[in-house]
Amino acid sequence: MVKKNEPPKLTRQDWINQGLKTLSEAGVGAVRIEPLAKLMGVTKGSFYWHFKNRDELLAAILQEWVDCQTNSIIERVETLGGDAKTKLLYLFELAVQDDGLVENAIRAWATGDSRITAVLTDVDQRRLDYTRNLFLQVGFAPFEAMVRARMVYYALVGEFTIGARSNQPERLAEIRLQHTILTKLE
Amino acid sequence: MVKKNEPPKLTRQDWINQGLKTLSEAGVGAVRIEPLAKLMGVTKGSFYWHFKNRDELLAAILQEWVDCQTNSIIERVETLGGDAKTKLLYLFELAVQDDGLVENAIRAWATGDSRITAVLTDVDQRRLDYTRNLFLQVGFAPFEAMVRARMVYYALVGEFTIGARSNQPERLAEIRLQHTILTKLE
DNA sequence: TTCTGTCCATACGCTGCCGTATGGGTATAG
DNA sequence: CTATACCCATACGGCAGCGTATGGACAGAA
Repeated sequence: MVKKNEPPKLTRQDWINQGLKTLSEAGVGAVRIEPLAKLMGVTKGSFYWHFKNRDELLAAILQEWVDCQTNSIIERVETLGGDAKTKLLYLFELAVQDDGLVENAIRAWATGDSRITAVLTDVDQRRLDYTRNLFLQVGFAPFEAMVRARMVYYALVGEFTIGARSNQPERLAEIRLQHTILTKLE
Repeated sequence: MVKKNEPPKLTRQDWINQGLKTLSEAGVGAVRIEPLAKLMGVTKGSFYWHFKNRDELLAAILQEWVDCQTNSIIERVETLGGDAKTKLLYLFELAVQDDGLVENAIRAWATGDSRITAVLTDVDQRRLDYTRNLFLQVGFAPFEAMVRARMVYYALVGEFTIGARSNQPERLAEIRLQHTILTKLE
């Protein structure tokens, strides 16, 4: 009847996970200590054992996202190998599989917060550099490679922002057509 | 010494304008009555004369943005005339001139607010439909026209979201190269 | 058992903001 | 001059969430 399945010990990571979940569902404005505690079946006495204050939780949430999402896709593409054009296709297909909810919430969070903005700027720069280098290896001139890299990456971020997720088969067909259009040397 | 330049009468539109400004600079979380009143040199007694409550102000801000930004660019492109390919170029150049700060803040605002999300979905749909129709008139098949329309529009939204604004000449060169890439029929 | 460290509940004061009630000031019409 | 509408200041009650202080429950070690 009453839920007693919870092992009555919570860890710091549990708070971070709940924070990420709430962040992606309702934005950073909903990541508050007492509501989160209610969701987890404890009081804020638990929170202030694991964290100094709310800012420390928010910093931990951001750090968690950076650690888990920044270099993961690039590493997977590199370990797969192949030529640059193949890597680009695999990169597109991998990127399109994320729903982008957390990333979207973090970008929304960055509005008017220069600390978050700085982290995002760095992440964007690394992703763009990697994509641009692949277009360079395909054979495009520097300016062309940059424009093409921006087109796909900005389009992906835009799709995240808009949130217009179609079904996976159609998304795959779209991203492959994009790959065809953008990698054609002529 | 003391600032008496303010004409001591404030209008409802003044509150909306200050709300838009604060929204674009610090997000919707900063659009609060008493801080805004302090910025405008009055007390909240003024606010509650012009508005019923905070929600009415937020609704007015959103409505203002929809009224001024939704059909403006499309109308300007249409009044200019020309063939579809020319209209696309003019559309791109017009779209690229906005800094997107307000739009960006509104998209961030929509996280976890289905009412705002609904408004944005409608705006995105109308913009995409117009762009896709132009690609159709250029001569692309329906699926190709849709993918190309999404590429430019999502890329624009992504650029707004990322906030990586380069200088206007480089932006114009980029957008013209995008136009060349996307309108080539072969 | 007793002690110690871990994890959490409870209670408290504090702050920022919302919304209301009420009255004062100012301009314009009559 | 008086009246009325308009615009705003002041004061108040209320609430939600932050951070702190303190004690209790429980486990393992001694």
